[in-house]
Amino acid sequence: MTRYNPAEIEARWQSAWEASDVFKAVRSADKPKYYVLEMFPYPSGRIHMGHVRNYTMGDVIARYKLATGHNVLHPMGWDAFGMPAENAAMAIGGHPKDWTYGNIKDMRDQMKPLGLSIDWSREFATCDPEYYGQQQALFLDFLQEGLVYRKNAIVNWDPIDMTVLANEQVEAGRGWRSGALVERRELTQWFFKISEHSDALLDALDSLDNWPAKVKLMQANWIGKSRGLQFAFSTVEGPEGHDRIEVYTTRPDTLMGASFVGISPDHSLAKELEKDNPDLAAFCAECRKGGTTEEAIETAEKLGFNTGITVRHPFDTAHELPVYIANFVLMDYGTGAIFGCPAHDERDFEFATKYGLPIISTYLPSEESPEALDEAYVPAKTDKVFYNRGFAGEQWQTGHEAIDAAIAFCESNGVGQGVTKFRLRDWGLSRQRYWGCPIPVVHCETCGVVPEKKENLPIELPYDVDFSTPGNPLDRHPTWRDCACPSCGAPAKRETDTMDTFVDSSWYFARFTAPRAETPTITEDAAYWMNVDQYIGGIEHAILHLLYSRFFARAMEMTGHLPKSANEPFDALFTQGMVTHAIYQTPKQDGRPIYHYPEDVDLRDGKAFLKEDGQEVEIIPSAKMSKSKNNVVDPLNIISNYGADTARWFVLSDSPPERDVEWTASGAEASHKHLTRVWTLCDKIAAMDPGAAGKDDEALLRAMHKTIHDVTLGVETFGFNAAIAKLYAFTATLSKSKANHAAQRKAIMTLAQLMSPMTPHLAEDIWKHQGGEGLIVTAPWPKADDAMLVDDVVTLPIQINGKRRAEISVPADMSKEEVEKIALAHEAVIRTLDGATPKKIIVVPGRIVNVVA
RNA sequence: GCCCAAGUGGCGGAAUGGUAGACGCAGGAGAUUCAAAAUCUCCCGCCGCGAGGCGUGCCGGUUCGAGUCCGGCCUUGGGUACCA
Repeated sequence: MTRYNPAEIEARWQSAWEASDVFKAVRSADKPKYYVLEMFPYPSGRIHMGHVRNYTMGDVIARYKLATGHNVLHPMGWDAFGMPAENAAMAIGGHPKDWTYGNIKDMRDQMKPLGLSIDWSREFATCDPEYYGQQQALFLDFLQEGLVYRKNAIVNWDPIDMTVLANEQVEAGRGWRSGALVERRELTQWFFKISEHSDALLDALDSLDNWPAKVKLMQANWIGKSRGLQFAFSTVEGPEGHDRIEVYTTRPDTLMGASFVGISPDHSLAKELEKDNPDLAAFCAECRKGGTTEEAIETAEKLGFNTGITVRHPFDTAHELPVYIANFVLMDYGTGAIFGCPAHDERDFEFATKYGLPIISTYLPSEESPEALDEAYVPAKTDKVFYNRGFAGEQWQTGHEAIDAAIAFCESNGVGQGVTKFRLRDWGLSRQRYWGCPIPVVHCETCGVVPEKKENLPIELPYDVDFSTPGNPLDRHPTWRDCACPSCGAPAKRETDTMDTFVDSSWYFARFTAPRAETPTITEDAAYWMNVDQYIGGIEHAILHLLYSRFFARAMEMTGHLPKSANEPFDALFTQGMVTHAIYQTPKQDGRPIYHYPEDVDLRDGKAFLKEDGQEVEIIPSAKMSKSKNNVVDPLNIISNYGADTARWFVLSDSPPERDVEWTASGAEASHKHLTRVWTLCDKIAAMDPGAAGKDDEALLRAMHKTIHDVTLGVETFGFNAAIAKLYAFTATLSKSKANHAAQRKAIMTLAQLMSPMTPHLAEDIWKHQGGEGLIVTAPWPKADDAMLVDDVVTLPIQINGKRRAEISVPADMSKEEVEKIALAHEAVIRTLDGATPKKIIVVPGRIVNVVA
């Protein structure tokens, strides 16, 4: 009897796989291709259980597809640009490049022991000049295609550090380092014209049959197609050039209830009025304080400033409405001006109540007059009839019908026109930071903004930069900016902004198809490998990353870098949950908790105590693993204690993959025990007498075929936890089986195959131990025999009025009438019916009988 | 604020609209052992002696039948355009 020694067998099989090059993806016409990709990691320095879970899921799919005869591409790379590298450089010194490449090496070393079926020959990092140089080439092609332009946009400005802040660096409206109140400031920035593709990106969602419905819905809402009315209010005594205020509304049916007009503090009229009204200017300045996020703007207290200007209602010129500057009106959406109808909009209601504006109802819940409204009455339900009074006596039901009727009415009366608008804004890609892909353009005094020549790419980041003061080191670099104008040759200055890191991750999946190419992609490779057949990653990327990638695929198609068939790059998407872990904390004097590491805590009877002094510790369950909370479980410890197969098995077994999983030490222990049990079982079967007679051989094989069926289905539908439950059950069946050696050997080898995507090392070892041919990784996936899946006799529960009262065993093919007769004759049924005649009997063959009394 | 999810025993969870709690953890009882570890067997939603009743976040609805479908809430999580 040997001992299960994961350290030894895992190293051995990883070498065997490497030696045989089984995971190297080579184009070939003789097999269907399958491209499986997990969202590539940011090289933070340590892998965590979330990575293990994400890559193990992808690995299960990759290995399963390999076993079902596919030519599999399963690559890995690094999303390597971004703020943390610069933050580390500022906090602990060193250089972002060294920090990043050091982290990549560390993480690769931590990842390799997991035994993932990755083609490491295709690995790259987005901070490799070979990668970002090709990204610069893409940028130039997009520029030429008219997909990129410059305009002003608002950023968070820290007035003390004199630097642009990311939203993450703004805490409660203040800069995270300086503590200064953040201001909004306009900068000229580069934009991708993603909004021109709004309709296409929205419509194509329908074709993504293998994407989660929730992700498609979130994207659709984000793109936000709306039909509304755009029209102008005429001002009564507006300043010169402001005799009209353009307004866009999605609720033109409530126009008769308008009681004020709100304009953004950044609206041209507000800016005009600011010039000679100090109070108004002060109000606008106040509105411009705080972060730029939609969340910050929408949750801020609603504030208004009466400009004193009024406008005429388009259908009642005697009715004058006040114009307010309102902090909740976004300049980026619509026209930067709205009309407020407090009776039918919660936010307008709040505003009107605060500033004493009239509340005019246009809809009634019935034909009777309404009492005074004390909250906004929003007639949202289309199944009820509401009446709109106004519009010269026209009455409409609510919903789209009323909106369409209102637009038609306004158009025919010369008040504006119906327009379609999108919420989606263009993608601002300029970042005033060092550790990103330089934007390959040059600023020339005579020629203006000039694209860099392709032969000068890559425009590499300089290494000699200084992080001792805040701001973009490229701006301060003594020589890097100096260059010759690509157009006239005169001395010119480089653009010092770098690209948003979302650009890097918007095409890496295409680059994996030809990672060393001298062009962004190679036609034949992209045509062969694209699309990604299965993409796997966190739900937190449901909108931005996935939408940007979809846009990029289209832009790459327009510029000849991807085939038309790849303009939706991800055929199937799976979004997995996070790995969580309990937080152990004790209170500190100042109220802030002290966080304790799991290894410093003893668990007894569901309570936790400090090992050091026995003090009881508060347990906060299921928190996202976070370094600052000391609740990160290092996968390396698990691997060194139990082996990679145990870590893989556990992250797949306990929770459904789309949900968060809580890491528990006891769960990992249990996984390891189970794998040991399978190992021992293999040994036991190998030692059996091949000539001895067995008992119930057929029953074992039936159970085996059911397991093949269930596990295959589980793997194909991401039901890994359910598949593993079936494997537990089959292992128990096999270990109790008295079947002969041939049947048991068949069963353990099939079990190994079914386990091989999850625990590949153990599976290889069992395969070899039982005399399997070649590597299990390339052995064809077992096939369930349909004839072995059907039972002859089924157990049917009998319900009376939906409550289970009895059960009967009947042949599977028994007729409904027979089943009904047997059910009614059942002693428990007769007793419960107590002489009453059943009104109805429902027999669902193979499922249930329900007697309605 | 807005958009999208999730909520089932002590815990993680299972369940094509058809026996709620598969499988695992923890717990309990027993076997083995000089003893322990390891291993194996059995029990294990709540109330009730029992018959039985109650149970899938809360309230209501559809259905012969609802964890599952519909409406309204509550709580937690994700996103909210410069975290990745």
